[in-house]
Amino acid sequence: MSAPRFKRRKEDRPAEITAAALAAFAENGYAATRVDDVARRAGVSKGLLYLYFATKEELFRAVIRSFVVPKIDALKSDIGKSEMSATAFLRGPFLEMAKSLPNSPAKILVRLMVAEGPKHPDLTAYYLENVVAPALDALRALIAKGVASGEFRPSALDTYPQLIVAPVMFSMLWSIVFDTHHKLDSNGLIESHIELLIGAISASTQGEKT
Amino acid sequence: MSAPRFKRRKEDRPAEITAAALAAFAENGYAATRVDDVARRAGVSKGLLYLYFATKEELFRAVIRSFVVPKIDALKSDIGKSEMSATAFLRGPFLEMAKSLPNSPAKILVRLMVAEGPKHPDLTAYYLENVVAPALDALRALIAKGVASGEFRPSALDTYPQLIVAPVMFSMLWSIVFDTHHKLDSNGLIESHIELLIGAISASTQGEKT
Amino acid sequence: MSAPRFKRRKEDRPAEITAAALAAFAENGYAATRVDDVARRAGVSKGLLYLYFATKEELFRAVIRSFVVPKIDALKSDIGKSEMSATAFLRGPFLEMAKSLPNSPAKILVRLMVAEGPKHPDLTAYYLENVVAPALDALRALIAKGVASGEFRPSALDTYPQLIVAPVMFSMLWSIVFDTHHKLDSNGLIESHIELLIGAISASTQGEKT
Amino acid sequence: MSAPRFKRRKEDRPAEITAAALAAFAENGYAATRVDDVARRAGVSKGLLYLYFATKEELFRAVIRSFVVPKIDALKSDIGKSEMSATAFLRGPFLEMAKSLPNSPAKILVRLMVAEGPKHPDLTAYYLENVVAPALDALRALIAKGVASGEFRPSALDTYPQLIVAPVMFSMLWSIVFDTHHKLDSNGLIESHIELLIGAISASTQGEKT
DNA sequence: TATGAATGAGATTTCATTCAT
DNA sequence: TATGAATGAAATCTCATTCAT
Repeated sequence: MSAPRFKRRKEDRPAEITAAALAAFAENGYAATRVDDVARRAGVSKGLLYLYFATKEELFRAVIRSFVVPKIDALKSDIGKSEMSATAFLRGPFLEMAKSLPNSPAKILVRLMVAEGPKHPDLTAYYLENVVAPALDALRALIAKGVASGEFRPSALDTYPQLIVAPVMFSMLWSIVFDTHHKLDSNGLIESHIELLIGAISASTQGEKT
Repeated sequence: MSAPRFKRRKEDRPAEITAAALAAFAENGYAATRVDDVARRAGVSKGLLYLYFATKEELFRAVIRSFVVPKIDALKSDIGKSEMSATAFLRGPFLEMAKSLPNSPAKILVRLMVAEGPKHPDLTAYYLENVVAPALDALRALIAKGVASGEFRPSALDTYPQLIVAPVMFSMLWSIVFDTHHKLDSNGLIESHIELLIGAISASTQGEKT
Repeated sequence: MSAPRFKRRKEDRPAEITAAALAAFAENGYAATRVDDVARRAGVSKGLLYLYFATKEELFRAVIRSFVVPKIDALKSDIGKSEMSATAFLRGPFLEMAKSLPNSPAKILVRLMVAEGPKHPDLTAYYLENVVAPALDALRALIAKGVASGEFRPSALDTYPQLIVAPVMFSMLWSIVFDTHHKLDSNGLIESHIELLIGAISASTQGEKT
Repeated sequence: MSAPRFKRRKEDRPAEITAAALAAFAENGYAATRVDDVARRAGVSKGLLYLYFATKEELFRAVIRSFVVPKIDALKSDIGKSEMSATAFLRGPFLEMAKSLPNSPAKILVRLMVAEGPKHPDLTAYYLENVVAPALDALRALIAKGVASGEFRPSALDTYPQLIVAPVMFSMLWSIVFDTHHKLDSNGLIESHIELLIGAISASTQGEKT
């Protein structure tokens, strides 16, 4: 009767639960995670969890969706608005973001998408449309801007902006699978990659005709 | 005259079973694959499967191990023996192999390792030691050879040979997750990447001093 | 109005389940009893049973333990406090208890311990320490009391109090194995035994110097 | 081709198999023993075992039956023919046999009969008729002989010859269940018991009117 | 809302038994 | 006879989901 009323009544229960689920999925993967475990982590009863998420799969989808943050849009418009040269942007804001990814929750999402994605085509579609494609578009725009400004020569990066972020994905994979045995210097890897790319497409150098 | 209830008696039943398991894992992932299903695919009873593999996990390990073929060693010695220049090797045998990977069983292995690897540190260790590390060593040797011969300038590739194969991994990931919606031209991607890299480190060009 | 699918909610479900298990074990022995069967007897689903007892073996242990009632302590102190002569105690309370054993659940326990005990050294140790040893101590004390009071002559019963209860165990064995074919008059057997023993060690007779 | 022909063709295969089965049952009990295991111990293939014993249960019966040795008949006629006094016989041949039992295969049989007997009424009937009843008859005859000769007073042993052997059974039980923790001096126990009984029924003493 | 005891379908695993060789 | 690979029925155990409270 005298227990504090406030502080118990959380209105963001769903968020707490998806956060707990993300943590659980991160440790054991989707299939090996028990709903019981998620509920316990969230400090909530199983029944309540099912009040918010009708099935385990629904919970999974919520977790995935909750991390489709609109950062991409921000990045996109950043590129457009930015006063920086394309090269400076790559070396600055982009590099910073790229380096932060391998140790962010994105790593968990990657693992989840690789493991469970094929069973959830709608989720992967959603992801492709709302995260991956916009991001690639933004990168393509960045490259185009560099070409337009005379910084870059035309190159395959226009067709394959994926090449810019491939090492970021690689770092995440490595971290997921091999970190226990041998950590990779993902910062060094990613920086080196960006420099190599810039070196390859800078207008000031005579690179190959890719 | 009727179909024999007890089928053939083979010496390579284990191989048949791991092959069936790989196929099943490819379709559903490890956790969602029923042992029943693997047995059915292999044309074998559940009981027989358990005669060869004591647990489902044991079967998983056998699948993983059975695909750690000594191809890597072959590649390694190829590089050493090859009369080709490093550049020619990259554009020839290496590129061919790199392009073949995204559609090979390797893709399935990647999915399995990402999803289940964290639960099997010994398997990932085995993999790192017997596949990944040797492959990276071979690449490093190739780059070194190119530098020694004057083809390449010293570059970050010496420290991060992973950069050479990152797009290959990227292609596999993309294929696993997004192929249903949008196929990636992995051949073009990988070729472009190799050319970009060659352009970046060729001694004949004045790129940055990464 | 229809029978509720989810039945009552009790606090002593474990006790209900161990009781059901004891009954099932009594009929079929441990190994031949299906967990399913125990659940059905307890009016409970298999799943619930596993909620309380993690494995069938755990259930077995719980059954065994649940019957290690502290009756022995009661008996022990009874002997100490009793105003009766040792002879009267043997012919009275002790005989009554001894005669009741062959038709009590103890019989089932004996069967279980004989069949499964060797695989559960910790359980047998527990049993020896908490049931058998105390009981033998109590008997030894009783005999000693009789000797001290001049009722009994010193005899082998001091060293081997087991001799007092051997026919009780024998009755249980007979009952387990042969009751279907030929019931043994265990009451007569046990009474006769006690009288023979008393006759053999009474100070008023000149028996052998065992 | 040159392998020795002889010494491989055993005509007493069944006996070898039942012996192996007894050993296996002794270690794990009937239910927990795998037919595979018995075959391996017997140095024989599973198929061959099934050629001799149609089912595992059949094998069990064979094991039980194979140990119904006709020793009892020997004992019986021994008693009849013996020139010894009943007392001397009890202290001599009988005691020797009684002491040998707790460490003989009989112990295994007891365990098997207690665990599996209730499921095999025909086996227990067979046992009762061919082993237990004759043995009790022999004991009864021995006691009667002692009474007739004036050695013993009439006593309950005439009605309950089981009392003579109860401690033997007790020793076996103890050995099965508790030997790991605390060995019982079964020789001392049994000797003491016989002496107590003789003391109780000897005509030369004034025991109670049992 | 909130709980957690209870369910039941289904997955893994075991093993007596069969049969092609 | 003799083998042991192969079967399949059945047992143990798991866990997403439900529902009385």
